[in-house]
Amino acid sequence: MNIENTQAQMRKGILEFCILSIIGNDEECYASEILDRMKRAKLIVVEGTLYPLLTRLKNDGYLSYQWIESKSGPPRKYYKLTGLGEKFLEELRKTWDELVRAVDLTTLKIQSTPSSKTSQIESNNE
Amino acid sequence: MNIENTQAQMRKGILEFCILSIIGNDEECYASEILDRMKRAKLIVVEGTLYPLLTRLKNDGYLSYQWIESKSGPPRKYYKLTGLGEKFLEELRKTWDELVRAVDLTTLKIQSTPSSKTSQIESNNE
DNA sequence: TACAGTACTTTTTATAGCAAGGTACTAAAT
DNA sequence: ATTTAGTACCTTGCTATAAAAAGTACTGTA
Repeated sequence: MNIENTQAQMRKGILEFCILSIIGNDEECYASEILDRMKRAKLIVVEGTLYPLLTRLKNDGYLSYQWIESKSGPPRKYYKLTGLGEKFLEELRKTWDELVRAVDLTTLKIQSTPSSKTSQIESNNE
Repeated sequence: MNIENTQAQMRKGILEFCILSIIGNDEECYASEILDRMKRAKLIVVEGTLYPLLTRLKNDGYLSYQWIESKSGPPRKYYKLTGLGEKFLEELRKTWDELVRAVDLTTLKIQSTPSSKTSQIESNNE
């Protein structure tokens, strides 16, 4: 029973959404901040996942960035949402809400069934 | 702005969970029924996705099946949860609930950190 | 015997996240 | 002046998974 893998699979699809949300909330932030927030929300993400994703979102026009120097280390890339990014995030919110509803539908016991159940002839093998 | 792809990504991770839920609710059902239920819940799935997934879940010991003849076509493989499958499904439920909470955390403007940490003095020094 | 409908199967392809290793800059210690 | 530690960003190769598409097989009907 490897629950870890399935957990990871569930997490995968929503990373983009969460990352855009975090950037949207913070107005402007850099990768390590995002990693930190994700960890606090119990969404494990590693650098090798985040950096390519940020680059892709920037290339797709959802994010822009500027370099800002730090007092205590190398300069940081501060990302923020573009106009397109805001619209995209809005769509993702809808998608997420729909997904939660869909899962509820399949998860709930009470599910209006089609009446056409065939007569079950017990024919076992295997 | 290709929202479709991101929607698909979000869907991916929860398919296993939804399919196990459906089988758990119905006690016993076959692939086409599952496809039907998924579609009704607005979770698009195609045969090429479902059949290999069912086979994998069976090989992992979460599902068992029996052939049952149909009056109107070829015999059907009726799947049901094994004992291990029930436990696994229970774990997935927890995982899903945690995920929903995690997404809420990253999505909400107010990023309240878990209350278990008492003194929440804003001391994010860098 | 041919055809339509249902059900299950397999192969190939594309994508995304992850692990691991690498580069570069700053500040403090030696 | 050089080394070390810490921070931040980047890249390559691997693996798992869903989707597309084509295929097999069984049943009843025309």
